[in-house]
Amino acid sequence: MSFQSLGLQVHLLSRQWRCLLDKQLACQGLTQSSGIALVYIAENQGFSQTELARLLAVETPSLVPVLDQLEKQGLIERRPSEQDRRQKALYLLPAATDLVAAINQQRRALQQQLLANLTPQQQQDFPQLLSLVLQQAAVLLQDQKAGDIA
Amino acid sequence: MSFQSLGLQVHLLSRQWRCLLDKQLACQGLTQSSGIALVYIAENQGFSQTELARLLAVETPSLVPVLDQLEKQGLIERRPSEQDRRQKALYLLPAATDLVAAINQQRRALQQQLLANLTPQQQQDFPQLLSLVLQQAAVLLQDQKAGDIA
DNA sequence: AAAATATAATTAGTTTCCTAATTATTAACG
DNA sequence: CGTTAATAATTAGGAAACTAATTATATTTT
Repeated sequence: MSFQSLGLQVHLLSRQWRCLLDKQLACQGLTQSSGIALVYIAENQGFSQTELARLLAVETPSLVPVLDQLEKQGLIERRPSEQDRRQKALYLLPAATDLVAAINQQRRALQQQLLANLTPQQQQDFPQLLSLVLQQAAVLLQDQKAGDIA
Repeated sequence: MSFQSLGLQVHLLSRQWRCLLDKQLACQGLTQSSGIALVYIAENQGFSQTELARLLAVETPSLVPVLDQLEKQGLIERRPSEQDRRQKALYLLPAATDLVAAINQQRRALQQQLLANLTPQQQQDFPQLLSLVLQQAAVLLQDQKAGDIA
């Protein structure tokens, strides 16, 4: 290999992570996307769809069918926003609270298992490094977009 | 946020990385998938489709149309394997060598830009930590698959 | 205030990946 | 040996993401 391919490694890890969590979500009548969306709605009640989309790094149209499904399952609610009638605020319904707790527990366990091989110091460093790189990626993306316009 | 969500961070970084590289690949008549496949064929000439799929963490059917396109563009070749007539070995064609070099240069530059904010020590640590976590993920996936059968 | 511009959610249509099933070949076993 | 099981590539059909365009509401400009 000509150089250490960080890009592929990140890609692989992302996919494997999702695969690991997916099986557990499927048992509970959720897909990958709807499970992740549900958890992040729970942690950010009242978010608009655009805000949730940005958090999950997907486009708003991608979110629409996912939210449709969650709504049909009686797990969430799209409530019209009072400040801005274009927006719909997302809220968890009571039926979902136990489910969210279970998923979060599974996520926590998975994260712990994945970091099991690292020293305590490394376990602390890794998310921090990830954040730094992530920030830089956001900057580069912004630059790229600005470059397109110019 | 109830706990530091490593999974989402990895997912976001993976997506951003791809976005950044994507624009540059598109200029050269390649999609994300075909560009990445091309680079990895170049680095692993003679691999079978199954081997390449495993390397890229995609399923073999996903690879078929990607390879079809690369073959049609005259960039790669599917050569029947001599040891095993089921297999097809993947080889780069001369037309692709300059293109691969250009993509690799872009990948290298991108990686450098992304790690620009890190100290030299961190730049060394990050890929190493990533590898460790990746290994653990592979183990867990293996366990999970084994658990399904039992 | 009216017109122009921007934003939120949606719809429509495309791309890319997936799983399941098929075909051809190889390996394993009775 | 011949039958059964496993593997490599493919085909077919479905899930999930994207971009571009639409509709309704807000904001800005003149």
